Amino acid sequence: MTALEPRFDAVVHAPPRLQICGLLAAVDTMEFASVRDAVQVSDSVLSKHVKQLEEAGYVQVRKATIASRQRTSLALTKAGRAAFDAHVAELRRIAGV
Amino acid sequence: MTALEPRFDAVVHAPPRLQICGLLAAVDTMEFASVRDAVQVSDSVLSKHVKQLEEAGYVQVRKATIASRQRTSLALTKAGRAAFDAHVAELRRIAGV
DNA sequence: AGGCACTCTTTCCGGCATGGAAAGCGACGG
DNA sequence: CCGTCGCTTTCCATGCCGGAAAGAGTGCCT
Repeated sequence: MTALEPRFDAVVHAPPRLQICGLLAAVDTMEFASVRDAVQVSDSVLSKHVKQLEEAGYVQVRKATIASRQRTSLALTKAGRAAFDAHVAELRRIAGV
Repeated sequence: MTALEPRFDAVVHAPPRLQICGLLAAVDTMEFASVRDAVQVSDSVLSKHVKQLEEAGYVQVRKATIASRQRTSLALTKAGRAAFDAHVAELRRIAGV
């Protein structure tokens, strides 16, 4: 295993985004609506946070028109997973766990 | 053991305060200056964050004039430790760890 | 074609948190 | 009485945040 360097990441740390990353870290892919419901935020708020994660290169947004419905699915990128893992490692360090 | 209820706490979550709580959780008591150096913030910023933690009832501030020097020592209160632990539990839940 | 619904996006806006700089302040020591 | 130490408080500029509402792309229905 590669040694993971604990590193605080403000983009990941904000509550809504931490949740989003946590969800995505567990499932490979998740749909916009599911994330919105899980995190319990409005469409606009989720959209804005996802955008930030996307711009940071942490989340990949895929839009597809499946079964005549627009579907936006989200997934952590490699960088996103790395950032999340590193951030969690840092939280662990801070928590002294 | 009492089941610890994971609970997100915004007061604890802010980066500087999370660090402060993490430090205090490990040592019972720590001096202002030491915390300031560990967290790497200015006096004023630390003072402001400590004040917030104090007002939340999470940190106890003791001032003493020892050896002709003013010493301010900080310590987590019971409530502070509970809040910190609960918050960490929540972070763990979010992180899926 | 036109209208409507669905699914996000973007804009607008007010409010709160944050940090740096600097002034304040109480307790000593000289 | 002045200067210093050790925080505290004030002032200020900036940025993030969420809610509401308007926008926009796509497909369905009549």
